[in-house]
Amino acid sequence: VPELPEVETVRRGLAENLTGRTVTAVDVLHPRATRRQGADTDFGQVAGQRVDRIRRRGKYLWFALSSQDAVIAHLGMSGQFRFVPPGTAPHPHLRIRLVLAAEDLAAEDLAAEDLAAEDLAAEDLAAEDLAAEDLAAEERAAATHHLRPVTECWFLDQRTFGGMHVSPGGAELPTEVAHLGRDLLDPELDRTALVETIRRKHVGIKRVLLDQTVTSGIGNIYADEALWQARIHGERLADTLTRPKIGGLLDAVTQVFQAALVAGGTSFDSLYVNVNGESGYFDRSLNAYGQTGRPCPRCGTPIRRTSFMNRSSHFCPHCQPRPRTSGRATALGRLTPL
DNA sequence: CCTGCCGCCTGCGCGC
DNA sequence: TGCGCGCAGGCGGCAG
Repeated sequence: VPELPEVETVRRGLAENLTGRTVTAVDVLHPRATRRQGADTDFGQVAGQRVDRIRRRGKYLWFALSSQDAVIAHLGMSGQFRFVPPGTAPHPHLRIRLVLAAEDLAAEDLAAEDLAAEDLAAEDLAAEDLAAEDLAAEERAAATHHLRPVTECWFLDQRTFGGMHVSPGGAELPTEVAHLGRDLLDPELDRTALVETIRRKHVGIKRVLLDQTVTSGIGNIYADEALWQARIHGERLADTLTRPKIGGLLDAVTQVFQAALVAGGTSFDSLYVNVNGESGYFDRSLNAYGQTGRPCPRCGTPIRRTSFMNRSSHFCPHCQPRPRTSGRATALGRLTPL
C-alpha cells in the first residue's frame, strides 16, 4: 500500500523518466481510471503536452506540464507506474498508457535541460538532505536525454482505487490537492502550527494522523508504526496529549518515513518503478503493523490487533496503554467518551 | 464547521 | 477441488 515514502519513490522514478518529455498519445483502457476527469475537460488533451516536472504532496502526484496544466495521479491502493518499450505485451492491470516521444536533443537543448535540472535540484536541496539522491537522479536523466527512444509510460492498477486526470491550470498546486495539509517532508510545513491544530482535535490521535487535511501522506501502516515508536495508543484523544508528546509523535512519523524512503530507494531501479508497498522494508523493519502475536521489540509483550475505524490497528498493550478516560471502544471502533 | 461512516474495487487465503 | 466469504485500505461524498 503506497503511503508517502512509496509515493516519493515513485515521484523520483517518474522525474527520472518523464521530465522534459513530450506525450504523443494517450490511451485509457479502463474508464474508472479517469473517473475524476471533469465533464468539461478531456484526458485526451494530455497528448502533445510536455512534462516539466513531477511534484508531490502527501500521496498525490502531479505532472506539471509546460502548458501550466497538471496531470494528477493517485496510486490509490495498488497503482504502479512502469516504463516499457513500445509493443510490450499488455499487462492485465494496465489502465492508462502514455506514449512518450523519442528524445534527440541538440547540444544547446541539452544545456538548457541541465540548467533546469540544477534549478530543480537546488530547490529540493534547500528542502531536505534527501534531495541529494534527487539531484543524482535528475543529472542522470539529463545526461541520457538525447538517447531516449520512444517509450510508453504505463499506469497499472489492480484494484482501480487510483487514477489520473487533467487539472487545468494546476501546474503549481492543483485545486484537487490544495485541501491537503503539507506533509512532514515538506520544507514549508509549519510544524508549530501543526502541533496546535492537532492539540485542538477532540478525536482519537490515530484518526488525526490519517486525516489528510491535517498533514498528508500517513496511512494505516505508518500510523501504527509511529504510534508504537512514540508509545501512544491510537485511541488517545488528541486534545489530551501535550505539545511535547505530539511533537515526539511527529518526529516518529518523520523518522519512519525517512527510514522507509531509504529502503524504497535501494530496491527500485530507474526503468521499473515498482510501487508494491509490501516489499522489502515492510517485512524486515515493522515493529507493530502486521505483527499480531509477535513480541514487542521493546518489551516482549505480544502485539495486539484490534478493529478500529473499520480497519486493523496494531499496538503493544504494555508500551501503548489504552487511555483510561476514553471509555471503551464499540464494535465499530468508535469512541464513546463517558 | 466538525466528526463519523459507507461504498467503491480485486486478489488472496481461509474454512468447509 | 471449489466455492463463498472476510479482509486489505485511501478517499470522496454525504449524513448527522
